[in-house]
Amino acid sequence: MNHLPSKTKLFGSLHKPISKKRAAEQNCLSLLQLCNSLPKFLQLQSHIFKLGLQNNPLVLTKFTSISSDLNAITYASSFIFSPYVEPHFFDVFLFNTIIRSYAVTSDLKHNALCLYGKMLSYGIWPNKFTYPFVLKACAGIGELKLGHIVHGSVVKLGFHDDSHVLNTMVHMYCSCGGGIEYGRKMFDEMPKWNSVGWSAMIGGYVRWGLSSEAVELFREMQVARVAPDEVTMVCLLSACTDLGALELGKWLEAYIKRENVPKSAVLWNALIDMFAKCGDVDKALSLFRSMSQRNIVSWTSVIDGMAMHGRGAEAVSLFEEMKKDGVVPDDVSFIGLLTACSHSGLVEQGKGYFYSMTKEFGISPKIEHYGCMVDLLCRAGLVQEALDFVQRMPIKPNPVIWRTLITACRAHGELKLGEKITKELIKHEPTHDSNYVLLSNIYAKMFSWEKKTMIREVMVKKGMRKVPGSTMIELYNEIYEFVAGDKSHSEYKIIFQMVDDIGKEISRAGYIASTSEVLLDIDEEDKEGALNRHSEKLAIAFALMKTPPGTPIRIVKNLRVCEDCHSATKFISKTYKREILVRDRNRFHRFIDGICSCKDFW
DNA sequence: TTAGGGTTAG
Repeated sequence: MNHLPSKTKLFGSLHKPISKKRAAEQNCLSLLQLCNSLPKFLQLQSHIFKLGLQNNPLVLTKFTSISSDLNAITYASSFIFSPYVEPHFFDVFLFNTIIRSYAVTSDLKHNALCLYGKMLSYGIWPNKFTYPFVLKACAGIGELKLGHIVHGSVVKLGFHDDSHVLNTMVHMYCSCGGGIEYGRKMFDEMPKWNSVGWSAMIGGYVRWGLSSEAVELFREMQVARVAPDEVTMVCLLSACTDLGALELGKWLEAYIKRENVPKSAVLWNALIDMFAKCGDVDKALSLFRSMSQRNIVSWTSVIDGMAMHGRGAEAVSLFEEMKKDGVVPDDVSFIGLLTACSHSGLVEQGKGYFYSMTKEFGISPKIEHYGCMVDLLCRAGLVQEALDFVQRMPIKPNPVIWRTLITACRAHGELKLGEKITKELIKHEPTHDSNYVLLSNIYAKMFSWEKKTMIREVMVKKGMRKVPGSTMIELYNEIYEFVAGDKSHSEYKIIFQMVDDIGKEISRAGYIASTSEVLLDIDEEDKEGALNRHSEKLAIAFALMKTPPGTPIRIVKNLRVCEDCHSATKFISKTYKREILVRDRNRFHRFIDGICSCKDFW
């Protein structure tokens, strides 16, 4: 029978002089504590050998755990699995540590799973600490099959009643394509210990654009009387951002204040982004100004907000201020900055910044940055220069870039060129519906109705459909969604009547329908009818019906706003004396008294 | 000595 050592013995051991080996180990551990890059690791490696500690599990574990340097992690694990280290020194803690390093490092998630496999092959059993890391790695990879396999192991080893494991499992399923249903099933069946599981599920909905479901689940969370925390708030703010639900966002802000939810940088950033993308960019700016610890995400969010609102000059000056503040721009912040230049027609400045990326900051432009440049040139009408730029690009242009060019060709009358590029694109990407829509729109502009019909037939034959345009509007704490020609609303007849009345009213003020945007080859009057059922017109009509005169109207469109709706909204803002704020897929349009903030440049 | 959910772009 084992006996615990007596108190005297314990005290005795405390007073024993520390052994030489132990002292060397302690020394090595404290040196490792200061180690945060590969060169330092390499220095220490020889030290480890000199002291004969290359097989010491404590030292090995520390060796892998303290650096976030990608090279160091790779190096450390290759050292551990080299012939210098005897495998019988490996233990579960060591594996957990390496798996953790890989699981939290983007691009190395697969290595985490390889290590998990290796661990099993060494006959070392995972413990309850292993699975959150492994599941995190699965979430990062996003393959549902893999998730199911790991889920099986969790059950087999009996860790399926552990709160950390189950919460991460919900997160894992919600991160895998096609896994959200499994995530919800798991969430419904497990005990709800605290806000973590709720946040994982709410966050999962937001990740897949199911923001209404996220808000709905939050209401259930309130009924279940589980207090949301900072992370829940961040997820919900993200949902508001997606839905353009400013009122709900304001409610969350008030809740955060009232309940003293700790305001971390992440939460502040989510608030800034929400206000900017829900239309109140000035509020976003004032929040940003009152922040004490701004990071690159805060700056990027506010710069991007300015860009979306067409306030390019302010975005540029914020970028300069950021640099002065000592915050080094990253590739994401350059996307915001270049978008700002593009949407405000700052061509020369945009070019300068693009070249400064490599020269000043050593950032190699990615395909998105090249995309911004093509957009910048195209919006300014410099179609030929854009084409030259694309042909000289050091990386292969992607279809997004070609589509930007095609849209520009159509907008600036280069129809033949547009047709040529689109045909080429369709050869390479024959299943992408928007290529056919672009070609069809070019034919509409050319009045080539026969060719247009042909394209439509090809689309029908291939089973393609144009992504339906939809518009959301938040009124009196409810979110309404309209799609083109929507008859699902209980008051659709009155709404349609209202749209027709508006059409007559604005026609008297000089509005002429721009019918070339209509996809279908139908006669002029019907084309006007089809345009009149566009989702944004339905939403605006609904808002005019439901809100008192003078109330500003805010709507969110899922696609780029069409030329005709843009023109009609200008007339509506003047005729009905309403400020109308439209967020489309790319930016904001603020219509006041017949003028849009985008200066017809979008 | 080891654990869970979160912010910018695309």
